[in-house]
Amino acid sequence: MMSYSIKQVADMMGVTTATIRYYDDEGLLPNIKRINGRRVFEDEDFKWLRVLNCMKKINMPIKKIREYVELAKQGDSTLEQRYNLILEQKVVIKNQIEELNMCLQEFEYKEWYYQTAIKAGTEKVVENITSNSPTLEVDKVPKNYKKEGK
Amino acid sequence: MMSYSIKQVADMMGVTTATIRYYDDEGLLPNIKRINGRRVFEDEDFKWLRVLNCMKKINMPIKKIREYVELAKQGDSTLEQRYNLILEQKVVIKNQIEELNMCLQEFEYKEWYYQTAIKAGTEKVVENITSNSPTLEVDKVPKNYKKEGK
DNA sequence: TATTGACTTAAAGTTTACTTGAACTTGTAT
DNA sequence: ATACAAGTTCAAGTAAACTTTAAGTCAATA
Repeated sequence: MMSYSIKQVADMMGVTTATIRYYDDEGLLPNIKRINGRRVFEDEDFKWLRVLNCMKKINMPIKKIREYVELAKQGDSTLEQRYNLILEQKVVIKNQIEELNMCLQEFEYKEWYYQTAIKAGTEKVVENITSNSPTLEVDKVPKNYKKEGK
Repeated sequence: MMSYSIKQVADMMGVTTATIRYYDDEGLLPNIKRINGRRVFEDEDFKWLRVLNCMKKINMPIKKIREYVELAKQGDSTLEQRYNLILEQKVVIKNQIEELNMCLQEFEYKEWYYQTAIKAGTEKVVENITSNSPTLEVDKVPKNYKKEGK
């Protein structure tokens, strides 16, 4: 069974050792083994690091992550609660992906906008085409826009 | 030409009026018209609100958003710079979507995990199946898992 | 044996993005 | 006329998530 130092784990997560210590102090990493007072991460711990990694990426607050960890520590009696928490978070992730896709569309419009403006030497010519509607719907690349080869 | 109060705009953005004022103070909303000292939002301003909305959603820091706004205020001489900024952000968005999809996979694995554990009444039976590998790669639902009807 | 480097804790500090509070102005409804 | 709702500024306050600092421990190497 392999074991890993806090530095190795921090590098895998793309954070500093101070951050890993902070997560541990906040109760997001249950039962990390110690040797001579130093944290030693083993295979088992990567289950938690993986979950933590995901939960961080979807911007779950520390507090909510800790709630999940606390439930898990209580064992089988909390299976349903954890299941429901996972289902809720799945919805959150899907919404986030949806929103990011909308933003990607807006930025693809902007890409076209600037390509067109740069060619013309000024944005004046493109501005008129841009949506002026008082909504927050994303702009779209005009349908007559042909992608250039490569 | 329609015009909108700060409250109406705040509602569209899903934030408070204080937040819109904050964005304005931070220079994220250039040239908002005033009538009797009050902000009046017109069609033109929705171009900026749309962009702001997107940039917030991809977690661009206020400072970076302001940089973009500042460039735009300088006119045609910054077209290239703005184009490049947009291209960079497109990469960021795509990476974020990619990461969220990985998290979604992890959570779908968790969904299966808890379904299986709840049926068995304990997670002991599922734990052995879970990946113990010392990586941060997401767990996957086993290939032999059959989705249940509906 | 002395130094170095990676670890430790605990407490204080920092950054970002708002949020709140106090005092004031303005347009509309009673 | 008076009150109220919605706006304004400016300054101070807050919450979350780290980050930094100081002081100390330990194992391995010069």
